[in-house]
Formats: sequence, structure tokens, C-alpha cells
Amino acid sequence: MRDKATSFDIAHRAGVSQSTVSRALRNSPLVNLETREKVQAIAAELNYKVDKNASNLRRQQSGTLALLLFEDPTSDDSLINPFFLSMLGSITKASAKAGYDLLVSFQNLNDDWHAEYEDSNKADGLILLGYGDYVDYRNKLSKLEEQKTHFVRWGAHDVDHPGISIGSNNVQGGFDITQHMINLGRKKFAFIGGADKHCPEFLDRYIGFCNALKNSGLPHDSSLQIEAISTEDSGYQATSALLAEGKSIDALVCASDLIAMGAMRALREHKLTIPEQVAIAGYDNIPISSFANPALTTVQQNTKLAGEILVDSLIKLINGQEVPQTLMPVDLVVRQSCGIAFSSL
Amino acid sequence: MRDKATSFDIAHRAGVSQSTVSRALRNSPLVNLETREKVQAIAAELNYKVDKNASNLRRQQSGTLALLLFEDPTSDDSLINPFFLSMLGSITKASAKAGYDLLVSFQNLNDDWHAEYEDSNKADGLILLGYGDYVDYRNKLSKLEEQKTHFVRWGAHDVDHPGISIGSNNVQGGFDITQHMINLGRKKFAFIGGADKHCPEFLDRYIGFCNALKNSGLPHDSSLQIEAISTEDSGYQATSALLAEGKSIDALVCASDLIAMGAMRALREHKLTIPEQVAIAGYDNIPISSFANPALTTVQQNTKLAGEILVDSLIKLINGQEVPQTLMPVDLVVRQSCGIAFSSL
DNA sequence: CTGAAAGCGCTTACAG
DNA sequence: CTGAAAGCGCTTACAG
Repeated sequence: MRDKATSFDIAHRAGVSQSTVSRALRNSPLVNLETREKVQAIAAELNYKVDKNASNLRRQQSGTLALLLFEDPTSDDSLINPFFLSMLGSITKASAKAGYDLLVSFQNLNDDWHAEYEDSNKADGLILLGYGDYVDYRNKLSKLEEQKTHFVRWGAHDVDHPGISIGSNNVQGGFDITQHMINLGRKKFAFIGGADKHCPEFLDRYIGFCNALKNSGLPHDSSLQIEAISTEDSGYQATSALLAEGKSIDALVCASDLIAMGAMRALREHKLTIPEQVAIAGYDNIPISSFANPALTTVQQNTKLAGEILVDSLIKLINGQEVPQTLMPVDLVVRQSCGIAFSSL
Repeated sequence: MRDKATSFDIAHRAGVSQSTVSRALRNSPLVNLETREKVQAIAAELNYKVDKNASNLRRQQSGTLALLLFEDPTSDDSLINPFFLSMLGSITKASAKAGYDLLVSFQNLNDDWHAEYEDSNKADGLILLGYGDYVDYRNKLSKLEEQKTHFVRWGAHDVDHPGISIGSNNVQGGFDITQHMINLGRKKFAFIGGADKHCPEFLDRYIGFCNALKNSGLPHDSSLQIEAISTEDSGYQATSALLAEGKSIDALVCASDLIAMGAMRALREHKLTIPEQVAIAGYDNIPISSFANPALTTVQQNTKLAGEILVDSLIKLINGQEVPQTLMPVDLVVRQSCGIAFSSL
């Protein structure tokens, strides 16, 4: 086995008490500078590390944050939504920067996740990411709140939803991308993506979409909103169904890039040219979108900032501070899939 | 604050001693079935969870694995190599399945990572992923081994490298993809990617490439191996340089999909058609590759299996068992970027 | 500025 | 099958 040094070993060598070692290592101003330096030198030499379990047990905290990733249950086993992956990267970095360890876990809907982490003192707080159907999870969220678990979640703010949420301004994003296409002369729009309480992010994007059409005096017929979940396949199915009906459209606003990828496939199958005959836009700016043909115009969420805000907010919550709901601005990423203005063609 | 139940609370309610509670909760066969059930019922009712810090401290283990991700220092801050992201997903799932928590950390080259985790009892063992330049890290790996830290790493097996490595059979992959292109009638090959001790994965792919050419009696000139690291941009630069020299080629084997994406951009800029004039292949089968135009023929590494083997091997190591080096088979993913046989054109 | 001592909440050898 | 007790390695109030 490994022969780990303890604070007693250091105390012995330094000729001081174990309490002094502990203080010196935590940089307590109480301890004499000379003593402190001697202790730290010996600790470094022995490759000593404070035992986290003992320290955490005594201090009744863990210095650890838990990231709970809820996968889209519909997605295939090995494929994780690239957007969440990008969030994961930024959250990992942000917690490291804040001096916290990060426990990562993929969750099923049935897991008893809402108590596990904080109750067992494994983590001081929870970050919830992509947890699927909002309606299903309301109860679990309430339970978290009841138990006074510290948590933040990524997603749309919802008045009757417990807890702090950090999310993008999806209404704005939906509006901007639609307005962009209107500016390019498009008139016959459809929206591909679910738009109800079950997925408020998509709903918000749809609301932005409707606002833009209304603003410009364009008709918006609810029959042109086609249900789809965030997969390539679902986007393909929804768009195929739309086209099969023979509806005439010249612009497709998709609730996510994955949906847009599928929609592009359906358009191609129907021999419709992009962007000449049908302009198309996505949402998320996942890596794939810049390599699509034509490259996909989309909306970029700031995942780097999002990760930082999520982590900072959670730490504030843990420290008993007040934290606001946050709605982050989004950026339009203009590529080729919406073409250029009709007038200049 | 939160009012957490302890084993003493349960003992009190159940009318037994705290030791019995502890035993009952760990399903010790020593304790009477009736008592065990009563204790467990009360624990469930109180939403009791064993305090991990206390438990770990006492048992001198953590039930946690640490995943150390070393980013390519050249890559942009927010972009993580999609291949590693996919590995991360499978490792996360595999450790959950094995009953271990997973601590995830992104590391810099200068971090004192080689001691931190296991010495502080935060993790029982380490999984090292994508840790950059092999030559630079040899020393750190040796130090890990010296300290008897338990670790496994993803990558090429290297005789003078300490520790257990799990990796794909890259020689095989390089051979298969090259052979595929030879079968389709290609004759003038180039390999884009670094091929030296600093990146043994790429070197192995290059060795497979050379073997295939030799087997078929095709010339292989080392001037047709162009250095590139695994980024789109580097692939673009390397291919542009190759084309600028005016070399005549009809097949490009790239050491990674990211490199291939850049190479395709360079080919397009030089008005070379893919696959008619130049066939191209990548390695990794990252999500982007199926959406490239034309869709990229590539080599698929089994990340799901890799994650499981990595986790299982590490756990065996922790339990003092012997673990073999593992070389996993790879699969050819044939799409459009290598075209079809010349004879049938 | 320093030391002796209590205690965080468990697990497990020891005794019955 | 059960209980009393020791101890994992720290941190920190208390006393000096």
C-alpha cells in the first residue's frame, strides 16, 4: 500500500504540534511566519496532501460541486447532445478556477438523484443540465428545494418552477434569426420544433419567431409549427411530413441545429435547393453546423460565460448569498444557409 | 442549515445501537433480517444517506475515480476534441455502472496533478486522457508509478512508458483505410499528420499506412508525410503546403477527422474535386464527419467499449489485480469521400 | 503565537 | 446476532 504522510508526521519532523501544522498549512495568520515556512517546506518535501475526507468531515463541507447531466432519453446511448458537451467543458473549467472539484454524473429519470449528493456530503451543491421534460421534473425540483439542497439549473426561467435558473434569451434568439430571414426577403415561414410547456426553451424560440412575423405583418399560421424533438432524425421526419403536405414555404426556422441538419436532408430529398428555394436556420451553433453544406446560419449561446455564471451562482447560493435569475444574450451566426437578399439576386 | 440525519438518529428510533445501524445499512449478513429491514425502512423514511466523508475516512478509500483530461494546448479555449468528449461520456457511464463516482478535471501541463488526487484521498485511481506530448509526460508518468498511484491511460502502448495503457489498434486502422483506397484504384498517396515519438497514435497510423503501400508494391516516399497536429487549421495548412509544391496525388490519408476537414478545405480551394481527383479519409469518426460534403470515410474507435475497459481495468488495479495492456479493434466507416473503384467510373 | 483536546460520522475488531 | 469502544486525519474553540 501507499505510505501517506499525515500532519502528525510533519509535526514530528518540524518539532511543533499537529495543530500548528494544520494552521500553517491553511496559511493561518496566527502562526509565526518562520514556523509556517518550515512546516510548508517539510510538507512539500514529504509530498503531503491534506486528506480531503478528514478535512471535509471536520469542516462539514466538500469543496465539490456535482454536475447532473440528464440525457435526452430519446437519444442514442453513445451520442450526447454536443451543446451539453460544450457546457460540460466550460463548467469543468469554471469550477476548477473557483477551486472546486467537479463530480460528473449522467442521470436517468428514475434515479433518486434529488437527495443523494448533498445529503451524503459528496457535494456542496448541484448543477442540473438538460433535464428533459419540464413537467415531469417539477416535483423533483420542488423536493430539492424542500430539502434545502443548493442547486442551479440551466434552462428557461419559469415562474412556477422552483430554484434558480440560468439560461439564454431564447425569445430574443428566435426573434433575431427570424428577423434576419425577413430582412433577406423571405415570406413563407415554418417553425420546426416542439413548442409547449414541456420544453420552454423551444417554446421561447417559437414565441420570438411569432413576434418577428407579427412585427412585419407576415401571417403566422400555427399549422406551420411542426413538432420535433432535438435529433437529426426527428427534424428529418417533421420536415418530410411538412413537405409531403405540399405546403409552400421559403424559410425554415429550426429549434436546434440537430433538427436543422435533419431538415436539410429532407429538403435535399425533395430536390429543394438551399438557400435559393428554402432558407434554413438552426440554433446552438454546434460544431457540425459550420461544416454543413451550405454552412448553417444559427444562433450561438455563450457556453463559456454560461458555465461561469452557473458555477458562480451556485457557489454564492452555497455561501448563503442571494442570486438573480439570469438571462444571457445570444449572438446570430450568419453563414450561407439563409442566402442573401432576394433583391440582389 | 440542513438538518441531516446521522446513524445515531436512526439507532435511537430503531432502538438498536449505532453499530447495528451501520451494519444493517451495509447489508451485513451478521445482522438479523428483521432488524435490518426495520433499520433500512427508518433510514429511507428519514432520507438518510451515509456520509461519504466519514465513511471514506474510516475505510481509507474514496469510491471515486478521477478523470484527468489533458487538452491539446494548441486548441482554442472552448473547443474540446470531440473524440475525447465522446470518451468522457462513456467513461462517466461506465464508472456509474461500476458504482464509482467520477471526478472530472481539465489539466494544464504544469499542474501538480500527479500526486494531488490519490494522495489527498479524493480518488482511488486516475484515468489519463489525451495528455499531449508523450515525451514530455514520461517523467510525470514515472513519478505516478513511483508513488504507487493507480492509473490507466488512453493511448498507444509504448514499451518504455510506465503504466497500463488501453488504446485502439492504430496500425490496423491505418492499414485498413489505406488498403481500402488502394482497392479503389488509388496510387499516389500522401499522409497528413505528425508521425514520431511525440504522438505514437499518429505514428502507428502512419506505420499501418506504410505497410499497406509496401504490401501493394506502391512507392512510399517520406516526403509525402506532412506534419500536422489534430486541428482543422493545421490540416488545412499542411495540405495547402503540399499542394503548393505541385506534388501530384490522388489519395490523402489523414491522421484524424479534424485534419481531414482542413484538408478538404484546402483541396476545394485548389479546385480539386473530392473524391474524383483526390480521395480523402480521416480517423475517429467524430460527428462532423458524416455531415461533411462529401461525407468522410473514416476509422471508428469504439469509445463505448474503451470507456468500459478503462474503468474496469482501473478498478482491478485498485483491487490489486493484474491487468493486461489492451489493444482494441477498429472499424472502417465507408462513406463517399474515397469514391468508388476507378474501373467502374 | 502555540499546544492539548474534542469531535466531525462513520466502520469494524473485540467481547459477549 | 448485538453493543461498547477505538480510531480514520483533520480543524478549531479553549486555554495559556
